[in-house]
Amino acid sequence: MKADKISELTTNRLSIYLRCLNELAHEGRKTVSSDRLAKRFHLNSAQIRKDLACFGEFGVRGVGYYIEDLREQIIRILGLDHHHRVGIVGAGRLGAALTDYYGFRQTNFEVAALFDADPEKIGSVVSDVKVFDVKDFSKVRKNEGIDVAVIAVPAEYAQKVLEMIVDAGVKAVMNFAPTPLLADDDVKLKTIDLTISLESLSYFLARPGKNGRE
Amino acid sequence: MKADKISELTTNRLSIYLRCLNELAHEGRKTVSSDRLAKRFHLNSAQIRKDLACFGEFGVRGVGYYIEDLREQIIRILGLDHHHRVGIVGAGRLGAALTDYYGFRQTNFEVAALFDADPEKIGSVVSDVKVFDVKDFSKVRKNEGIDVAVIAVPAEYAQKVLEMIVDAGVKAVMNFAPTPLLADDDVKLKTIDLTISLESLSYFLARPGKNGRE
DNA sequence: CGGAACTTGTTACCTTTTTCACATAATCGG
DNA sequence: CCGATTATGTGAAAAAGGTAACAAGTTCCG
Ligand SMILES: NC(=O)c1ccc[n+]([C@@H]2O[C@H](COP(=O)([O-])OP(=O)(O)OC[C@H]3O[C@@H](n4cnc5c(N)ncnc54)[C@H](O)[C@@H]3O)[C@@H](O)[C@H]2O)c1
Ligand SMILES: NC(=O)c1ccc[n+]([C@@H]2O[C@H](COP(=O)([O-])OP(=O)(O)OC[C@H]3O[C@@H](n4cnc5c(N)ncnc54)[C@H](O)[C@@H]3O)[C@@H](O)[C@H]2O)c1
Repeated sequence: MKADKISELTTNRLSIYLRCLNELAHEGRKTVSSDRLAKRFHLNSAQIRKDLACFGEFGVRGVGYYIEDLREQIIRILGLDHHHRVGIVGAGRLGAALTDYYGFRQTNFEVAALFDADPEKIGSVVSDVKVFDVKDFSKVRKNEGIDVAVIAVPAEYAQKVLEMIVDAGVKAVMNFAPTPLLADDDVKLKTIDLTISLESLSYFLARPGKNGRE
Repeated sequence: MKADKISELTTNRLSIYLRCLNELAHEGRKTVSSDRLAKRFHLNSAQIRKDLACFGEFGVRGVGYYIEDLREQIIRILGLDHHHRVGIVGAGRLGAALTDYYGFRQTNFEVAALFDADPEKIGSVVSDVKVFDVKDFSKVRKNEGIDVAVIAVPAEYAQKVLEMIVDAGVKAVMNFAPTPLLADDDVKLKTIDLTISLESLSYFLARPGKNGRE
């Protein structure tokens, strides 16, 4: 059916399907039906089929999906076959943890540079990655071919840092500062706001019983 | 109107409203209308009113909301007036970053203990917090009054760790391992899955133009 | 005191997302 | 080769979520 407007909920689920398929492939299975996939991983089979249908017809009626083939298709759809270079702004505790995060490499992302404003940190090396002066962001970005930025600075500086990043031409940004940021529509900005998650947990603790599955 | 089934989307937004109100209170304002709040922070005024209406009538027609009063109401609704003690399982890089995360204290959460399986880490101290043997989780939990757990171990151990945590009686868990976990309905489990966010960014980078605001 | 100016709480409407149901197509055993 | 079986892709129904519109209540000011 090849839909042209793809919801982020759909791409999030593709990411999940990919993980499930990796597990099945690892077990040596060759094919899987949407129903088996759903039962095994607690998903909905209709939703799996519908999500996939947005991008083409990958299954075979009466058989299901060829696991290896579908894995490759999803990897291609999610762009995981392209390499990306990441610049992390804020070489603090979170920046350091992220620099060494295996999930980046797994997803074909590579941390190319860290940036900080603190003179004591500039010039140091964290997990083999050099810390640059944030003032040189634009220059370093060009030299290093950085196409993804991560914001890991205190919330009050986050908006300014974002504007600098966008001015330097980066179009994809992941923000960990607990504050909503504003960017142009042609910039993909993803905020991971731990405060919201924490306060949501707190709500549940105050009102047990009224759960609501994620 | 006092709805009884509250969506997580609503509690997430309450958290955002609280931040906005904090900012306004800081500026010395006394009242605010849903319309002003919406314009200033890029929200929708009808949604603000509807979210609040789930919990009672907090506004005054013709006036708006008394900022200090509404702040206290939201703090109460989200349970942020209760203190919580957090146990972090996995004293690695992420665990260390989280131990020192200011956002916990701000939200009335306190990191009481770290847990690890690595003998070299057990007994050490990270940001004034002691690292215990994960085998002693249940005992330490009782001594320290831990009521919230954080999972920061590699994905392959996450489900086992969750089961141990739940067996020890903890009812609220935040999981950072990039894998969906299964728990009983009476346990609130919140997974922050960075891999999904990353792969969603990757999708955008592969298909610029088809953005989709968060 | 009375009408203009506001602003809430709520209902009705619209959009998005999920689930259901089934026609359609491939496989397999005999 | 055919009927039984399996499982996809999709349109229709249901559920959830978001937006708009407005009646009802409050304040302000002459
Ligand atoms: N620590 C965590 O576990 C954690 C978790 C989730 C979110 N966060 C958020 O991530 C951000 C960073 O947290 P952290 O704990 O690493 O803090 P941190 O204080 O350890 O590190 C912040 C770093 O940013 C640098 N910095 C400040 N202003 C800067 C600027 N304008 N340009 C470049 N660098 C600048 C500082 O010099 C410092 O090195 C905060 O917004 C925090 O709320 C932290
Ligand atoms: N590093 C990051 O920035 C980051 C970001 C998001 C998510 N994560 C996820 O968080 C988890 C931890 O990441 P990390 O980078 O801190 O890894 P890490 O290797 O630095 O730390 C993992 C720690 O868990 C301990 N551990 C292993 N098995 C255990 C068990 N059964 N019980 C108790 N402790 C155990 C290890 O000894 C180690 O100290 C991983 O699942 C990772 O995918 C990490």
